[in-house]
Amino acid sequence: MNLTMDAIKREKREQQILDAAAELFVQYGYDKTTVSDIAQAAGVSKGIIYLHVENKQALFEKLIVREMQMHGPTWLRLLDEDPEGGTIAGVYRSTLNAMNSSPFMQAVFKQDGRIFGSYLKQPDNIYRRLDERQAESHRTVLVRRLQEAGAMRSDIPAEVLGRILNILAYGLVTLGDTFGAKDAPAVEEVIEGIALVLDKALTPDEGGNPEAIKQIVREVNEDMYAQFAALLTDGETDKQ
Amino acid sequence: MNLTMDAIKREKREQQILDAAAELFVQYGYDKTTVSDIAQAAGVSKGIIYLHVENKQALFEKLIVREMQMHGPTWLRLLDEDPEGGTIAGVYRSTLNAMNSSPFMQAVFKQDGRIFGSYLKQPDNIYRRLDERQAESHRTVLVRRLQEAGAMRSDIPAEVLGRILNILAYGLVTLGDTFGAKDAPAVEEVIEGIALVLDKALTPDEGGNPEAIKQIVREVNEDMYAQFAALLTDGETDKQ
DNA sequence: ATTTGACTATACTAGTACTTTTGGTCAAAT
DNA sequence: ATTTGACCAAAAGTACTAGTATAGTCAAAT
Repeated sequence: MNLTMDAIKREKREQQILDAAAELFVQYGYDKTTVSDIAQAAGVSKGIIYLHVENKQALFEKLIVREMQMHGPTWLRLLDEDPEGGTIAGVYRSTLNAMNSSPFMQAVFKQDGRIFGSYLKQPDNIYRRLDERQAESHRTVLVRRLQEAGAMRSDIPAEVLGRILNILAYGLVTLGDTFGAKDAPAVEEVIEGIALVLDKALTPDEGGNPEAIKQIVREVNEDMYAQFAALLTDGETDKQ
Repeated sequence: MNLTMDAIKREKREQQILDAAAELFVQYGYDKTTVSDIAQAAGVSKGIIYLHVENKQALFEKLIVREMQMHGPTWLRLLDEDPEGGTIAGVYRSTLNAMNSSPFMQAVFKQDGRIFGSYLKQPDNIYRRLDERQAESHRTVLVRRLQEAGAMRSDIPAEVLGRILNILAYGLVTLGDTFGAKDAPAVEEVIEGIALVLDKALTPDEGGNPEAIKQIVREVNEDMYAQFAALLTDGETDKQ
């Protein structure tokens, strides 16, 4: 009884720490955010942080994994709220919106150098570990599953379509700061445009299959969640 | 008579210099490529270079403009060679292939930090000057023209479509080094995929209009050419 | 008239010594 | 049992110097 209460309290505090860290990392970047800063912002002492994670890098990775795992549920929620949920348009509108839903989430997806600082230079950073672990990008898997279910045109190879979708997702969050900021429309408009384009381009001639699509998205989501979870446990990021 | 001969010779030598410079810049980057290196590779003395351009920066910009201007003709040539030249697929296949046709051209489009070195940090670099000059991206202009001619679906605003096309072009040359290199298909395949997707998504229901499309591409091309030319003349990059 | 390449002022790089910051620990307080 | 925050080693930053490389010039050669 008391033991579970403690576990709940501990979990709550961990989230506090991660929340504080997320805000500071977004504002100041990995290098300029000190562990003391995070402790202070979270309202705990520095020692506490080291009861939760082994070191600063592990804290950062835990945050990345949390955000990646949060992406799945956010995606599903947006998909359910979307009246066109079971269409290709609905699927992509919701992923892209999910990806765009928090500054740190965006940083995670675009691996923003300003925020990731020197972390990405480390040879064993989490993205490389993820890359080794997964044979294919999640988007490629999703595309293949949809093609197999007859819910997406299949005259273009899944790897190619997967890559195009990656380019669109990546470009959406990246291109902004890079160039052509002048006549740039709002992200929401661009997301809507991408959804329309993909819907028209990828829905098979026979028409869609709303329930099959939703089901596949749910399954792919679960796979993603499991992969990220595995990344944490075998990376030995957790303490105690 | 002799005067024009000299002009021709001079032009030929300038191209030699630019060719040598392009190769070296791609290999070593802006900062590590010395003017002496370029002179040696071009088979002329250093002094000669300063008869053609005012300084190293001007040489680099002349090269950028040359590559940007070369993009137009390459695009048109590929468009003519493409059996589906007058379709949306043909248009994008050819631009993307043109963009992908030389390492320096790619660097120009993606503003590769490795190659551009400290140049991009200069507050009056050519991209910012171009940005001030042009009200809209060229792709947005092309889209609007095509929409007006009824050769492209027009229920998505031209600025939004323009941006999506920019994202695709940018991501195509950029994403490669960034991540997910594992199951990445060949660029040519991705280009083909993008062409198919856009063709299906953007061709209006009434069907295309091959001749109108080709004509519009030619016109937009001319505008681009003129803009880059203006960039050189008013930038006073040329000598004598 | 052209072309060259030695020359120079300047900017960059490398090395060094010194100062400050910060990740991580742990004895002491609660 | 928890939690703290002063403390320390190690790393990052700063300031300065000396040495090197290079953009750009121009007197001399062709």
